[in-house]
Amino acid sequence: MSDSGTQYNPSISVDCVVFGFDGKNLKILLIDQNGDSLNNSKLKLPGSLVRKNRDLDEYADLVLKELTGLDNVFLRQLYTFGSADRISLKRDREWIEKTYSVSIRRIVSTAYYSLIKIDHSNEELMERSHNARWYDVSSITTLALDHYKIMQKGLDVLRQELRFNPIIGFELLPEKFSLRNVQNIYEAITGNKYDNRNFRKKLGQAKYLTPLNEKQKGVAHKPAVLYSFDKEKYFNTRKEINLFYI
Amino acid sequence: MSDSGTQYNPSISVDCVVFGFDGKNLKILLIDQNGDSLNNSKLKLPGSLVRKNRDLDEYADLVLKELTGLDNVFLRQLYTFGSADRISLKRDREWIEKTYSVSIRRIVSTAYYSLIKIDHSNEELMERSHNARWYDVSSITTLALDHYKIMQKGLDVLRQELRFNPIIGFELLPEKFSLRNVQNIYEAITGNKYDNRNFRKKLGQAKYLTPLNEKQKGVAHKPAVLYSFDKEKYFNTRKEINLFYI
DNA sequence: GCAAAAGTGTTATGCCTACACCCATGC
DNA sequence: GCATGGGTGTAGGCATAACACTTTTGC
Repeated sequence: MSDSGTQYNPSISVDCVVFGFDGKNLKILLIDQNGDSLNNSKLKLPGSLVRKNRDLDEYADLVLKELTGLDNVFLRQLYTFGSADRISLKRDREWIEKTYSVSIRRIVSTAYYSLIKIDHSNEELMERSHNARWYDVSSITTLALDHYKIMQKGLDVLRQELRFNPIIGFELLPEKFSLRNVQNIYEAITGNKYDNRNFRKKLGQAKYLTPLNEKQKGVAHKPAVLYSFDKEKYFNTRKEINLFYI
Repeated sequence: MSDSGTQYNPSISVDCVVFGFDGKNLKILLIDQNGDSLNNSKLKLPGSLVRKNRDLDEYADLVLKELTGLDNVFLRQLYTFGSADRISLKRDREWIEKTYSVSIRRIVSTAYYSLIKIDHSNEELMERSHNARWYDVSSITTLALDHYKIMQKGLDVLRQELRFNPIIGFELLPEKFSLRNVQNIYEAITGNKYDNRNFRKKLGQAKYLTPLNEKQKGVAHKPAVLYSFDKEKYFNTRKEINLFYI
């Protein structure tokens, strides 16, 4: 049959929506498409064509590892973008063919999202070798290819996940954080504002937050007590939630 | 470079987890792999290799349309299964190559889930031309390839979705249904039992359920009032839910 | 001392949970 | 008349939502 055979298979890529948090705002890690800041250069998600016989998950891991130098980061599959016309612009197609030295017919992309504790130790690596930088999610209005749509999907899923899996929030926080940081994360992800007293009351129920004998330093206001997140207690004390809505 | 070029692209398939409901139990639509019931024949999900330059979503639609004769069914992407070794058995590989007359290196499969109102009018079509039949989800313990894993993922997602999107439940119900049918769906999907009075109280808040001037007939007990689901009211009266758990 | 963010309690409301009996129908 | 599932109300406890002032620090 004429349309059979491997030669008609679409190309596959993985793209990663990498979220971070700076204590106030939700951030996303983006790459300058042309390695410069020319007028027509656009920002894109980190990603790669899949050209080896590997697990997609593993490939996404590789992309991240190469980009950030980090291992064992939180990484989950998001969605697969498989429209036939998702690479509709000639310049996008040409950019891909030039970058990967391949000729492509069509690309199906499996997107992943990752949560990273922003740590300035690896920022230099990212910026020097990948032109990758953190951007405020709220400042992004357009990206290369269909990456804006992918980012939006990442935000949606993040929001949904956070409802039942607070661990999502703590994956983004550093080892030591204040309760205000937690509230900021929830507000940044959900887009809601929460009453400060009620929010802290709710956090008070959580058995997995350990107050440290340590406070913020050098701030021009009452310093906040710092807490750490106890993963073990989290998994042991959390009870199944069976609520639903009509 | 030696591993570049389209000839190294993996094959892509779509597989559909098709759920139905018979008023009591959650059902899944499965196909007999060899069109017979030989000893070593296994059940599999309906699906197909993607061999045309089409949207994945559209392809999944096609698979369902061909299978059930139905258009416009509820269909959503579930997850993409991309392990390098997901088709590890020789007999599975041989079955695929024989069925599609292709030689494959590796298959990435994007799974979809679909919700169908079981209607006996199309059952004959399914059974005659596709060896497809409804099975109790709870009776399935093994499937061909990695399809059991895919089914489990479908169940997980169904369960999560149902929490905030009750429409999931009504997609599975026929035009007219009793409140008990609704409760049965919730119990079948979540695996919980609900107090009958409390459940009905909760349903009572829903503005999108319209009681009909019609009752069950021919049942050996007090006949239940039948209701219909008002999609328009559903989308107009439902309020955003901002709850989350710690 | 003043600016800036941390931290703290009470009350009203609504939702969830637990629980037991009568009703309408077919056979 | 009996078996079967449909249909109904109340009370206690718990989580949410609304709301304002004091505390601690750097400058």
